[in-house]
Amino acid sequence: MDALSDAQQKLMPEMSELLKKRYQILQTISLEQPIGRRTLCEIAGVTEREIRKDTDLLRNQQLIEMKTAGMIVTLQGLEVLENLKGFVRELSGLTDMEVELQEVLGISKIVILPQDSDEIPAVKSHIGKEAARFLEGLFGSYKKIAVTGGSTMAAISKELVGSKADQALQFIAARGGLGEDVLHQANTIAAAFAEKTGGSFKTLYLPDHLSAEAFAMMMREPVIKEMMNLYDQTEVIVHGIGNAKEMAVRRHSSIEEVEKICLGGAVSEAFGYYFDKDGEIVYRIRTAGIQLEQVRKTDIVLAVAGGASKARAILSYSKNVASPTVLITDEGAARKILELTKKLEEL
Amino acid sequence: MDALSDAQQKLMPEMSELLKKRYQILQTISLEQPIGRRTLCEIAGVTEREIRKDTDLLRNQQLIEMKTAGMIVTLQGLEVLENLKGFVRELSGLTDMEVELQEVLGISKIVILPQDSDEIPAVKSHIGKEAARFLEGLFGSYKKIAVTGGSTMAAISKELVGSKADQALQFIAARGGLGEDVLHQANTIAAAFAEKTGGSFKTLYLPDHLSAEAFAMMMREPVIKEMMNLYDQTEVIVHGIGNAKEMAVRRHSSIEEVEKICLGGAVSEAFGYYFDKDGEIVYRIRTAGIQLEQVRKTDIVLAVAGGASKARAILSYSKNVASPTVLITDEGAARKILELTKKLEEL
DNA sequence: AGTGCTGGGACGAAAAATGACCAGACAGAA
DNA sequence: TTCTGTCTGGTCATTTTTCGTCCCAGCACT
Repeated sequence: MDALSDAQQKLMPEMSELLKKRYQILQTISLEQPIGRRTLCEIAGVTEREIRKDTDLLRNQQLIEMKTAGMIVTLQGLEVLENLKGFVRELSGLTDMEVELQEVLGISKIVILPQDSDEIPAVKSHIGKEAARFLEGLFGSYKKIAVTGGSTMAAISKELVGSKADQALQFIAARGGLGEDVLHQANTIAAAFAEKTGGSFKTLYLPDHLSAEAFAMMMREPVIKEMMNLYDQTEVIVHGIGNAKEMAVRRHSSIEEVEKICLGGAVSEAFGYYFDKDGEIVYRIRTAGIQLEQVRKTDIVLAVAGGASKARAILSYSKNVASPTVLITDEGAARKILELTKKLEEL
Repeated sequence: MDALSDAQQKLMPEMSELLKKRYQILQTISLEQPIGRRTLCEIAGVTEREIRKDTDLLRNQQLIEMKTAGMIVTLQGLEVLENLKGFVRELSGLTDMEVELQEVLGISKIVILPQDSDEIPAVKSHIGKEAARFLEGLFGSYKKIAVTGGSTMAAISKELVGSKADQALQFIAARGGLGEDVLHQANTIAAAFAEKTGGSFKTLYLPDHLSAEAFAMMMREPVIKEMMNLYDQTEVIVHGIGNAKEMAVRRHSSIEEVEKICLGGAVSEAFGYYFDKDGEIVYRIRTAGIQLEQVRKTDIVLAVAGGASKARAILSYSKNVASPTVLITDEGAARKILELTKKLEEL
């Protein structure tokens, strides 16, 4: 923070919150445009009148335009958004927090986005956008990218922008169905990524909960073997992080599974593995998919997860042997993680 | 203005006025400290409650302290003031206006201070402070400095700070009494300058309105001759600019004088000379003092005058043959000057 | 043609800003 | 010493602004 901004804040402490609020609104519009007031209110979690005051102002400033279809940001608005990006991060103290988190989690690169996706759904889009931008930056050097499922991954795919199609890109579904909704399955996500970027994709269709024999047999199938081969060549893996119990429930796991997971003290889940608070593997779903050892060997492990409710899971997962190299999260999760570690230190 | 500040203003247009207001208050406190709320209100020309809201905030921000004797600025406050100085100027568009004025008036260096000293008396102190700082910067290279009288000059002397006494400095009263109040006479001002800076001073005591014979005789006196000699060696002259009619009245000029001045179309006055709108000499008081030719030869002519009411005078004076090299004025005067010249162009 | 959005308008209620006043405290003068 | 003036901090009715909540006409997509 430079001396000027610092002095500005001394003289106008109310500026900080105001700027952050308006920035958020503008950013949300830019992400969801065209969008109406009501929808915007729901997303931002504030009343209509409050939003209206700010959108009226933004319109007067010619940062957004009101069309019959909804509000859209102008070129000027985009420019403002771009110019203020770093400043808002500084204001929220996110830059400082990133450094702190890097030490706590032992992850070399961390990006924290403002606010909490638990409270404000739109933040999920912001996270997705940031992850998408980061990924796009990798496309030049890396072509074989494994992706998992989940709503977070879906958010990323939405924000990918196919500025220049790259046929060499290959998106590999890191797991089979894993019992998720079709829209959030790794297969669907891989397809979405490929469509947005002009690349190709490889899917893995395998039912969950196979018997040991059936599983062993499937693993000998050529298509499956080919996938396993691809996993070995994976350069980048992008994945979400889940809360162990939530995931177990969502996947309709059997009673024995849930018991194993719970009794084992599982906290986090990623690509079918369940980890306890120390990052030790508690359980893994018996289905084909990328192996932890393969993850370990990939150049870049991009973990994406936000919301205070994911804090424990992130903390747990970041301790596992295949600790991610990059983490994109939000303020809510970051604050909670730091709070948790501080409490731990006090004990 | 950098992109960041620009974007900030787009997003928070109300910030601009707010910042300027608080900056002004803080600056005024710093100049008049210790100062009470009531006094501050009078100076700033706003109601007590309004001031109070801001001073409460400034106190909470620890930029000022409330003592029983009044409010004083803290070290942090001074720092903020310093850091925000340039920004406030930018905000007020003063930087742009300075460039414009430089072209219009043909003066190489112009400094415009915020607000209008006609409306807010404290602005006179700001002008004085700026002039004092500028002068102090010259003390290293220039030692022989001529000063005139007037309230503006008095304001400068108040703001001079004797950080390091310099015995080599010599302040020369540019004129005799010229019928002003004692406190605002050139002699008094020269003494005040000398006292503040640790230098010496030379006064010129000569009654005004001498007959032609008496004047000629006086000019042959050694003390007077010595002064005339000093004027030849003057390196810097600091002076105010007056409105011709006001000055004529204030000096209790004779009826013939006033007639000459008025009929001649005099607009401005400086060191006893009266100039018309084109900068031509209309009349000069017959008393010893620095001559226009001598002013012309000085290295630096620092003219100081503020307030919209002085606009015409400044415009007139800046056209004379000994046009100043530096002008320190305020926003009120600057705006009025530009407005006047624009009207002139339209005709 | 219908339906579900959109922005804009309106209006009472609530909150904040404002203006005006007073009490107690301290500083400096007499 | 006392006295006087100015300072801050507090209070409170009044006004102004803001807020929450509806409703409406119109466009877009189906």
